[in-house]
Amino acid sequence: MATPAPFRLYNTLTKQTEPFVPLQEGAVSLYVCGMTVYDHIHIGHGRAMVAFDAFVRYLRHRGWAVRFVRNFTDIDDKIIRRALERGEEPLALAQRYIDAFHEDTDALGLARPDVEPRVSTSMEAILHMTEHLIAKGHAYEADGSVWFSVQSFPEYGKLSRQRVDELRSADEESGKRHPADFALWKACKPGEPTWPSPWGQGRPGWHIECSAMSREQLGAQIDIHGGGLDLVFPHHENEVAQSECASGEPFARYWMHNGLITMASGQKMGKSLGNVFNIREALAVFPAEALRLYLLQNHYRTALPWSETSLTEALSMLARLYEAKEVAGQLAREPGEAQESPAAAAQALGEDAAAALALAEGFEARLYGALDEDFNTAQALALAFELARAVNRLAGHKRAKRRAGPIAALALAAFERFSAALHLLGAAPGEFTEEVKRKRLAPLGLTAEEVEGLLAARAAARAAKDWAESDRLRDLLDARGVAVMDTPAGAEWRVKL
RNA sequence: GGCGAUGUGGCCGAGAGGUCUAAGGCAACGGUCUGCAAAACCGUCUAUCAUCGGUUCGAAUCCGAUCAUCGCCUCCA
Repeated sequence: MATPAPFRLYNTLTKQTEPFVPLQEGAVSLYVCGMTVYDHIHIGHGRAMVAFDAFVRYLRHRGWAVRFVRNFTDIDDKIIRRALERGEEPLALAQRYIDAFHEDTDALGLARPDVEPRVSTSMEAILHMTEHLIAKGHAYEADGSVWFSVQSFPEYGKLSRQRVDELRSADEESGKRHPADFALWKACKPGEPTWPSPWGQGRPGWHIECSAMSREQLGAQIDIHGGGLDLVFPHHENEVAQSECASGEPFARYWMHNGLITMASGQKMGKSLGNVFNIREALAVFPAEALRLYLLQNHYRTALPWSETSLTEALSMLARLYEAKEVAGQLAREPGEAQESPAAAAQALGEDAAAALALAEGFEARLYGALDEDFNTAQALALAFELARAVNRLAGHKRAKRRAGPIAALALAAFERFSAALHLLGAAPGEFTEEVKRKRLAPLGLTAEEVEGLLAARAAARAAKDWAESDRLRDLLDARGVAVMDTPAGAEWRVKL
């Protein structure tokens, strides 16, 4: 395998974009905080999932051996509460939502992580780390619970730049020595699932799981730890404290945080705010790629606004790219002048062709340049659109069919490079428009058969040059959201965006 | 109260101090195409880069202040 390509990454720990230096040559160990599984995933989760999926795929594309771990939190207050409401076993409820999660992320086209550890099956590692922290004097037991002592770790706060004494104190809980101390192990309460421990029956606290599972799967030190920006404090801060106190060495070298989805009001989308839009609902009426494009169109660290039209806009964008790619493919397949070099073709066709050639040839370097600099997918996308316009212009040339082939072939290769890097735009020609038709028709309350039936009637009217009837049928379809396009080969249709 | 982030055209949004009179997208408008359309394509427009001050030969980019918005400090991707 070729030497992996270097890249730079913004590190929350240092607040700087830094060259990535791996612990092990050619390898990247990545731990991303996953879901607490008590509900379906929404667009906000989708952003984190897609951002890291694209990131991992890109690193692999560039030659890195990535080991990607993402956990499930399947023991937690909210799971227990919801299970209680529904009269279900908490772990059974969690399992249902893990299954739903897999259905949704598979449908979204995400690659599964190498390992997806769960709290309920990582108990040994959690207990082990907790005991170790007590032994080293960083944690203490009180009434069957175990607390981490933030004052035992002078560097506490270094990730989020919080100072322990400046924090707003949360509810006082019994047994804590300092308000900022947090639970590693919670003594059992009636009706909750429990596990045996040296301190009696109980269950793990929230933060310890990620430290324990990360250590178990990837070792004491990892390259990159990822998650949503809203996890920086306290979750990731606490992970740093636990992991570094336990091992005595630095935990994650790079902390990578994705920005949140925000509503028109500017507020974030969040389960607790009740303003979520589920991935499942979105995928029922939009192709997965439209979501992926929407979620990758901004830089991963900035807030991404959500609106009613976000996905239709993404769909428009995607359609434009797919069409340009298809144009490039068609041109590339034209017989044209035999064996002409791209440069000769550009020479013959003039300025637009030369511009297209230059773009196609420089595409890869610019694409990698954008993505290697803190994974700037927004910039990468802009390149694809520039290429699209250049291809369309090229195709508009009078002699394009005869001579643009060699240039179009390079453009097509550039599009394919883009697909390989970001896992976008990879569907076969026509596949995408079919999926759009299928999914967009449903919310209109129409079936393909109905549309085809009306079009057949219209074709008859057109054959008789009955323009009034033809237009009436077209207007009818138009009013219901279907655009009709007459082509030399007959009428085609698509769902209006 | 503490910590942090952001403020670029109608909207979204990228911008490693000079090539930025600012990429790209969406929308709008004009043209090509068409029986007329639609779709598609091509083209066009709108930016004193929040405000004020400073550093610099030179700033959207660095510094300071102000204003505004948002996130975290309780569960949260």
